[in-house]
Amino acid sequence: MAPGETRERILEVARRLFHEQGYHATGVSTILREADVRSGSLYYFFENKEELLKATLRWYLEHLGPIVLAPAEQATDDPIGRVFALLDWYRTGLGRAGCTLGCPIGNLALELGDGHPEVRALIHENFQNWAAGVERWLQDAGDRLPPWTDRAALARFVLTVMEGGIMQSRAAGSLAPFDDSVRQLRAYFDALERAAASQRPRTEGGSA
Amino acid sequence: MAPGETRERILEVARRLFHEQGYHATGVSTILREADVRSGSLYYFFENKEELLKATLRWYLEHLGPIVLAPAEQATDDPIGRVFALLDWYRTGLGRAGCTLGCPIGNLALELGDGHPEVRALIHENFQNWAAGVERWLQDAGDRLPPWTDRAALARFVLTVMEGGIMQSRAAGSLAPFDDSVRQLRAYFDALERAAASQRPRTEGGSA
DNA sequence: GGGTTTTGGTTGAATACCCAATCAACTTTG
DNA sequence: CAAAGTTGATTGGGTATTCAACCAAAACCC
Repeated sequence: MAPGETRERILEVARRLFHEQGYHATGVSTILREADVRSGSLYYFFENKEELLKATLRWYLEHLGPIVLAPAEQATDDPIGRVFALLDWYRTGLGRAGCTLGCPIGNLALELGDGHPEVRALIHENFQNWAAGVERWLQDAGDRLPPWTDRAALARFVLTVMEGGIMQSRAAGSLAPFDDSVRQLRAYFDALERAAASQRPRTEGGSA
Repeated sequence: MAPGETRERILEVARRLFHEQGYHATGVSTILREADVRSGSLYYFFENKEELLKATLRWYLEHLGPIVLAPAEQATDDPIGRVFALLDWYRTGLGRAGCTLGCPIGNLALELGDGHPEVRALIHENFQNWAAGVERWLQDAGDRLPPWTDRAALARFVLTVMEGGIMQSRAAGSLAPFDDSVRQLRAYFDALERAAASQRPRTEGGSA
């Protein structure tokens, strides 16, 4: 048996179940059954259920780049296009499950209110890194955005729109609310780009 | 004992606990203790825990107008101002509890993924009514918004921003992300108003 | 190389608690 | 007297977690 193979399997199943059903609704026994592992093994690798949860959040942290950001970056070179490629990536995932799943981090963020400070901290870190990735793209956009634009705040806003849109789509059981939200965000970006263009000294071409 | 007094008390406590701790994390026994009621009484009024949850969601549905929308309406006559008064109302609630609570409907929306279709439907209804309230204000804004504006979609976007902002503020333990999100939304509205103004036939005054 | 110990991992029955829900008896109200 | 509401002990099943025993393979030693 490959080293860490069992631990990996537990982590993978836990991740899936926490995502599908939530933390409290997922019993340890279910994780054991689906991972085909006995309880002793699980508690050999993880102190308790909450540690297991934290391990999944650390996993998300590590895989944010390769799994989430990378596809958007290889989808297009256009920095602002990447923002919307990312949103489209989430849209695909949302649609694939019939609008039942959503964002695993966001779900946990609202299920585990307080009382789990370390979990909250990890969720926060996940959000921070996500937004930092988007912020980098917004920096790359250079003067396509107005110079006074707070790119960190705008990146967080993209996350806001994504999470809020997903929430409504899940409630509605339809992609429409998510699509609507993204469309509004697009309009906002268009307005920003237009404002930036009108401010820019037109070195060439100019408008249209 | 006033008629329905016990039922009301149960409902009130359940509402509070579901909001503070979530649905699964709230035990029926806790509700009983805090409401000072014995189990038989609870199950006399409510078939089971899920029915109790649905009753709280129906309560939110009924009290959306008086508790949520009314304060914003009496805060200002300005229709767009009302949108941001509403957001500020949520901000106050969010800050009061040190960014731990958030929106009770939103929390449930993400905790109860699927598997509770009737609950999901009630959550959806809550969102619909909320957005319908905001949409009415946006209608009242008349030509301050561009004529092509989809006011229903824009109202849903306001909800998107609110829920997404709350989520991040809870994760961060700070009002800053919420404030940032609202500021971006404000900028979007400003852009829309500016676009509407430049389209409008200037019957008087004009700019400045 | 043969034997022994150590290490890293696995087993699964057992534990003690907590959960939502029941119901027959009881009390209060009209 | 009936209807509405309340009681609380009880049920049966689920919960996370523990632990002593077990196992396989590597490491060590003579």
